[in-house]
Amino acid sequence: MADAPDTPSARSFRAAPAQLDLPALEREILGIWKDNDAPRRSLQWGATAWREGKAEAYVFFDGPPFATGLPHYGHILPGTIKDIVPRYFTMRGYAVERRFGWDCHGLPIESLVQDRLKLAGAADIEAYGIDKFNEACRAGVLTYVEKWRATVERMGRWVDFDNDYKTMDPDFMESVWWVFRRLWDLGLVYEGYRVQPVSPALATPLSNFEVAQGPQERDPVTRKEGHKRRQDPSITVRFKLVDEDAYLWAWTTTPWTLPSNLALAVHPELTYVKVRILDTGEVAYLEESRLAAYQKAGKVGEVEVLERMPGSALVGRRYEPLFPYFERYRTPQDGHAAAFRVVAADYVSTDAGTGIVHQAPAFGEDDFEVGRRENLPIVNPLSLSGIFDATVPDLEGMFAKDADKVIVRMLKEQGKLVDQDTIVHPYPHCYRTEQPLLYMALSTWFVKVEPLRELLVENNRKIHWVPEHVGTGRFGNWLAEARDWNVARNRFWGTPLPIWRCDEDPTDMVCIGSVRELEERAGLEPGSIEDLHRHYVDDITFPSEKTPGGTMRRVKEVFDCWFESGSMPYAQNHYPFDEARKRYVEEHLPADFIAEGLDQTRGWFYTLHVLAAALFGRPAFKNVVVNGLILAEDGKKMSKRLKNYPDPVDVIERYGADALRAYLVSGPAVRAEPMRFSERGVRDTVRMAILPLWNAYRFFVTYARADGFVPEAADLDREPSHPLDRWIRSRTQSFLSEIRQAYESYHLYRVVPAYQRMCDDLNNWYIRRSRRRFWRGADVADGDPRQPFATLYATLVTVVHAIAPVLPFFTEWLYLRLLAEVGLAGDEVSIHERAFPEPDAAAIDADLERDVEAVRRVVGLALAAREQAKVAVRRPLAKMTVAAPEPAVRQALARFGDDVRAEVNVRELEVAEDDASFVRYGAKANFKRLGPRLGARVKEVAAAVAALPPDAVRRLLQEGRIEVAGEVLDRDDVVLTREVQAGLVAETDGGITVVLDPRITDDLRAEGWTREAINRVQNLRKAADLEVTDRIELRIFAEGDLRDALERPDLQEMIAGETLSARVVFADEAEVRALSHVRADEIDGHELVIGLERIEGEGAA
RNA sequence: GGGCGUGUAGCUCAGCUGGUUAGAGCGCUGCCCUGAUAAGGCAGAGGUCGGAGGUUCAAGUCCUCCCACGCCCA
Repeated sequence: MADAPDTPSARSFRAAPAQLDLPALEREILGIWKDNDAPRRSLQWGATAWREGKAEAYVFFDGPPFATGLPHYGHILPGTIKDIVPRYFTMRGYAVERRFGWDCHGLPIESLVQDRLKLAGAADIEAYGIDKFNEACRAGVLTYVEKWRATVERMGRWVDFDNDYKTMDPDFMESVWWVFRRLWDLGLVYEGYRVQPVSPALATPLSNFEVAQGPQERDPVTRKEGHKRRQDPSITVRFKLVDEDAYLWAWTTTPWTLPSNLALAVHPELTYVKVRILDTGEVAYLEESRLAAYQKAGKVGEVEVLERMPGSALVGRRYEPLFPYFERYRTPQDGHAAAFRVVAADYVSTDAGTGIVHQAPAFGEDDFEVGRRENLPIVNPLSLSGIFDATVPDLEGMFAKDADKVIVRMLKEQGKLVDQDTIVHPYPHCYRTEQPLLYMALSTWFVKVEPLRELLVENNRKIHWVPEHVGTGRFGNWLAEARDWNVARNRFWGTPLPIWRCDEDPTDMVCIGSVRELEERAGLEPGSIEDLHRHYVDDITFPSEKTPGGTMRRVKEVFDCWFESGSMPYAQNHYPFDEARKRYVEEHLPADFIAEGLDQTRGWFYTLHVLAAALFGRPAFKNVVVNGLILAEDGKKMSKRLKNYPDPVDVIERYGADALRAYLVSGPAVRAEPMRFSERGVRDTVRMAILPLWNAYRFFVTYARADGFVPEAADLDREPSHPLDRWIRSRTQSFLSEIRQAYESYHLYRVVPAYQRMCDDLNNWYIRRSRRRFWRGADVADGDPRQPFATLYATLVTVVHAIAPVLPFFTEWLYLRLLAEVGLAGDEVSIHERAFPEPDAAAIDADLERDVEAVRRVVGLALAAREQAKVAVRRPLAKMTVAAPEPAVRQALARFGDDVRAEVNVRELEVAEDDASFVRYGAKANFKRLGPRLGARVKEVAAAVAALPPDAVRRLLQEGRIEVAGEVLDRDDVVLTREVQAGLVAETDGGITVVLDPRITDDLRAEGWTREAINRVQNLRKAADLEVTDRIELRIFAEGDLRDALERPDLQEMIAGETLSARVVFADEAEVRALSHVRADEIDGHELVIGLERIEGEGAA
């Protein structure tokens, strides 16, 4: 077979390449996939087979990434998880629809387009034209689509891009309308206020995301990164009490909110004092410790304390409004309670100010909450640009921050200013204009979540979270305290809220649930509305049904994109408008599986969960794998700016996508923990997860070709007789059930380690021990020479299938070579269309597996003993003794003694039950038992136990009890220790003791030299680039004892046999050196020169 | 500021309900083995278990506080 070409007869294996070039291999596979259409076939099958009744559906939802920027490891990891699981369940026979999802709306893309068009704010965009702006956003999204697709496909992910979903598609948007309409009909939608940060320069509210993007700086004192700091006024203002000639001293850093003051807050449990200021005679209320602070700062002089009281005593006291603008709220108005009174608030602190805090419910989250609790009105005289309107005539047209100075001057003139100071504090600024943000309560739309809490918590119990703690901890806690959900944004590029409101009567509203409905109401031709973005629907109006003469106009808001991503189970199927898909949605909610990053706990995971509960009362998914964040190698966030991570494309082209995939799913990130990405880690993964399988494959192919082994279908399912074959077969089946369990419990982090252990057993025991059985012409005394080939072949085939979901390229390549090219593949063109192997319980022999484990332990101990004796393994020893009280170990040795002798290179193996002559027994206290029984005495007894002489320990073992330090102990009260007796070459561990006889006889030395010589020849063969089957002529130059040894007929025959030498000639140095490959060497001080020459043609076998 | 998570060898992580001398893999160093090997084996160096208190006969493990990092929320 040595002359077999690379394209042999139909049924034999192709030669393995000398070098493994993974990126090239992957490109080759990508080309094959392109030609044979395997990915699309698989995806199509997943999308249709359930409908045709060919397979049960396994439902996967793809979480949409924002279609801005290019994919990085933070997408590649979840992308890999989202490929492995569907691939596995496809192999298990399910129809898995895998549609890619795009999140097209939202601020990231708007921001990008704004930058490009140099549009500063909402007004700019409106002036530019919402239509042009939105179309620019749409085009912007699409530019990323192709780039994403290239990377995702290069990673080997099979996901349907042609049948994807985009949140900007009209069908998708229409379903979002339907979802909202359902909520509306269920009475879950209401209009309310929410305090939002507003950029006055942009005249737009900002998302938290944008706020976080604002300018940051490090606090010089705390060294913490935070908002950029700014200097603001810090003023103390006196409010006159209605029923007493005294003042409440209140504090604020936002004078511009004082015209909107409606209450003053005190902490109910802090102590407040009423004092007379001696130099002015004023009577004032403020918190006790703050008074002291004001005095210390020189803001207040000597005082006379008139009264002390808890804050709660002040609650309800009424005061005169500071300004007249909103005086009418002194009495209840529009269903609100009366304003201008003292209220309680726990957030009031004594860190700064007076302990009495000015409240303007329209500004600031805390104020808003207090106002809501106290049923105060929302008074906001500012526009989104921060300009005062006519309700505050003195400040009309003035910008809020500019009004600070004016207000302070007015207060000073009116004698209402107690103190004026400044404060430097971190304050959020606009990420675009760097101007300070204003917080104000804005009208928006909410979905009620609070009434659903119980259902949400209940449904969450049905979800299998990986890792578990995310579900019970972070997500569970969040659900238990779920607040109503603000679903609207004052933006442009998004699904418009389908609420039309009457311009005459704001309470007259309709919610539109479909395009058809809107067309009907507006009297438009069916099909005339082509798109649902703002520039298509904002101008659509229709007369009110309720209010005569009123016109219905759409409210301005669009949906928060989270609402859209939470709607994807329905919207991706155009539910309920697409009749064909309707049943799929209804029958397949919850989905079987989703995966995303930990940051989605309160994002996508939550919105999916809420909407599924509200609409169908069900959970949205059954299993969820949560991945942690991928950090750069330095432990910091990956940052494009800092370039602290390698480009994913480079990494893929250097090590291959398979390696990257295996690396990512073996790390902490698949357990939702942060993972530091290291290129070195990817490289190591090649060595640890791919090369072992490659080596096994290469070994197999080399010898299968050399031996002319041609597999038959029956070889995949044979019951072998040889113990090693039976062992690896059993081990393979155990591995299969282990890895299947890992996949099915979604514990992906267990998959690669299980596979690596399997490869280790295969390479480092099965192949290593079976090597000779694969040599052509070797005596196979133990039966069918095909047996080892068939066994190894079946094992490789199984392992390749088992790891295919993780390593889609490499396994495909192996599949083609191991099965397809030899005609054993059946109909499937790709391994990913094949069934995942079923573990065969009948093939598992637990005793056998345990025996091999024991034998490998013995070998390990023996090799350690050799190391200790400094005797190389090539040098045979006469005898080793294994003492093991455990019968199972002795049984294992009886079964595999030959393997042990061969591995350790000893001629005789003696097995003993009694290890007393090799080890010294000692004992240690078993604290777990003795601790609870003896309490503090345990130390004393433990010391006595440790001091027991060996014979006392033996006595304890024989008699079962012993008295130590006044305590009667039984066998279980101590832990036995063994120590090798002095003077022996031995190792002991876990009840097994291995003793070597290190004495070397002349005969042993001669064989050792022979093996040394053989080793030199083999190295030379390899250096000469010979095939393992090439025959050689061997010449040896040696003198004296060495020559005598090597010339011994039995040893010379051994050399010839091991090195495939047709002739072995002992010659003088010059003759040896005449051959084409020569090496001079030295063994134990004896000179040795070997030369060899390949013999052309097939030598005698 | 709050919730959740993380912190154990140079790196990635185990360490069960508290129990003996804190382990594994990788990396490093040395030696060895090789008729597949970019492999493999044996050994060695390497640890204040983030810090400080506390509970206990006994703490990496339980409690309290603090520090650092991450995600989310404010």
